Amino acid sequence: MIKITLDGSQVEVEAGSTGFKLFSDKRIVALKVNGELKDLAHEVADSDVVEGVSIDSQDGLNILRHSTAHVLAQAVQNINPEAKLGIGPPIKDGFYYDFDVESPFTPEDLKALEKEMDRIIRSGQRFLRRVTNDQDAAIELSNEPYKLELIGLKSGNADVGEAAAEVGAGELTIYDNFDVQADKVVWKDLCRGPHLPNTRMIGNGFSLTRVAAAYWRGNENNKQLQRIYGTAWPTKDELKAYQLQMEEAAKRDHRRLGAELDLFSFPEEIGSGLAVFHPKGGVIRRVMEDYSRKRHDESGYEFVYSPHVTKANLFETSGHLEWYAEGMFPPLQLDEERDEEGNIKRQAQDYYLKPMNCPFHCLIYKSQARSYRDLPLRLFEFGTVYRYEKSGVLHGITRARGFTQDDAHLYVARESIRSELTNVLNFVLDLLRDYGLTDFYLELSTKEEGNPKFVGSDDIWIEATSTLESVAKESGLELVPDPGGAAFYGPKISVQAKDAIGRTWQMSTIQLDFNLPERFDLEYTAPDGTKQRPVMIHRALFGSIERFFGVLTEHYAGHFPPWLAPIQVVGIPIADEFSEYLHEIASELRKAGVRIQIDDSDERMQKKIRNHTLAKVPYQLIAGAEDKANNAVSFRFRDGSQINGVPKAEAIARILKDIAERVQV
RNA sequence: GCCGACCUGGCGCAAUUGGUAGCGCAUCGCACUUGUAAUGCGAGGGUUAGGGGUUCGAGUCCCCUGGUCGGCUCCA
Repeated sequence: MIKITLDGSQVEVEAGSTGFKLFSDKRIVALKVNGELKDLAHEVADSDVVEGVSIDSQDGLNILRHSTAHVLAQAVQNINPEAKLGIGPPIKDGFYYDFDVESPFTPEDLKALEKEMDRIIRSGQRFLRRVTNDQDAAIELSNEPYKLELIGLKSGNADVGEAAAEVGAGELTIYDNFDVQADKVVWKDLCRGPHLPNTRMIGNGFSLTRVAAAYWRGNENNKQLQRIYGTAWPTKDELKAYQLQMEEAAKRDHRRLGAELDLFSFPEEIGSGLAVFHPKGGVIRRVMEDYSRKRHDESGYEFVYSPHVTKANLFETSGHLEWYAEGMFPPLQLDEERDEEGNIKRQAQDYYLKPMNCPFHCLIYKSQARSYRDLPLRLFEFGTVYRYEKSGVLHGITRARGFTQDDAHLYVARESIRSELTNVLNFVLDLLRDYGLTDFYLELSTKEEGNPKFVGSDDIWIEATSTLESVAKESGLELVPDPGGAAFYGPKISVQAKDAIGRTWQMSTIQLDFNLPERFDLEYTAPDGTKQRPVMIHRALFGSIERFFGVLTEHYAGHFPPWLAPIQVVGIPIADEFSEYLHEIASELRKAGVRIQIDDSDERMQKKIRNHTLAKVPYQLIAGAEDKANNAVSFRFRDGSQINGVPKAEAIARILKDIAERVQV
């Protein structure tokens, strides 16, 4: 007998006991032994600390999904024995597996594969772990060039990234799929494990979702393999719930809502990634901007403007042409003159569309001699920038080629970095809350040690990083480290916000910059008369207005709160004769700045209610004989609820209050 | 940029093996004047993203260009 700790209590078990013996609960699919995941078939040893891993825990789900990926790979090779295996890890909500195949998979292939997977699952194959070594594995897997490469990498101690699922730390192992009825191993894969004990446990809660190409080992220069994505859940019901959730997310897609609610479009004539805002989208955007301006004004920012094009020289100074030329629109060549022989009389000038606003702000800083009394100097601009994003990355309004940043650059003395950062972070969080986002965490991106590309002295990096860190901690929010994620010119904090359905979006960034002040030779005169170099803080709250617009659209699913809604109130008369009564109320509301329309069309009242509900107008004011007689109106809300017979003055007061307080209704 | 799929009136869709473009909503007109999610009737609107090719004949097949979508890579 040996003593182990089993789910927290001391027990004595027979030597050589496996998970099968320790747990009778069918939902336990693996073990955690001394913190390491093991198969149920693992034999525990004396003094081990053992926990059961349930299929519905995060570890359990990963095991389920990874095992499903194996079944997929087996199905692919059953149908096409020529397919070579890439990697097949679990991911959020599912898994994928990469294959090198002659021709890409089609949706019909997926159906056939699901069928074959189902057959494999029902056949109840056992996953059996087998320890091997580099030499034996290389012989066994001689037909699998990608697996061989991974074995090579592992023995070379290289970082294998997502391939850790196949060849993670520890001994090299192969999992055999053993078909009990056929009494033989029918498939095998290089894999770290652990796995479900039996394919049957996958059940019918899985689905193949899409095919895509993916570069081998995530490198653009490598061959593209064909990737199949799938999702897997412990039960069919959970799979269905997931699929429903995906549909809900699709309904909130800002590209779809942008068209449905007539907010913006991307006319093909203009070009990829370049949007026009329609009147309704324009209202939302203007209100967003106006409110942001007001808050910036109150917080000590000064408003500046800069042109959309500039001579190349400026971006040479800033270094952008050196580092990011590929991401910029190609230059406009101007002013070249030639004589009759075609000789250049006057050299052309290159002008670029600006991809960033900071160099302009630096020039504003430099426009006069600065004193410590001028600092912190906070320059704010809604600056429209143009970036030549690769065609494949464009995504509605959240990733476009032309967009407007709510950009500010703060020029601060080194000794006031802390207080300025504290201000900025509080300002950012406050403002985001006003727009209705409330659930945040922070990410701290720091320097990668030993990488020579980072500019600035070590001591300023250390000081700035620790300042950022302590400011972030003071906020009380969760702080996630992002080592090596800093830009070459300075560390940053980014604010991640969760939306209404739990997705996280990177929102604001607060970025320290030791580089541009140097390049632009920015100075100020300190109290002691010496010339000092300011530090620059780049910060954008929305990132870009368009992107934030898109995020809010998805967050609210198009149900913008009254203060942002393009049409805040619509009046619906029961019959034509009550139209005038509603117009009186409308003119009062309009005077108070409310965006109200009376629907005088000759549609049926029911139809109008339907139309304006679909248009997601926050308040419908309905009036008929009864209401008019009582000098009242009836409210109807987007969710179908209603309050009848509300006195006119009360109705007006309520609408104004909701708007002023920026509440959701 | 790469791989794949896709592009039919403003929007959502249909059109058998290639055989001469249809429906709903929206729009416009007329009638109806209504108490909480679609009133009825009528009309107009498409050289099928653009260009080229194959064919007696192309929305359907092939090529090029543009755009969209899903991924990969990227996001100063």
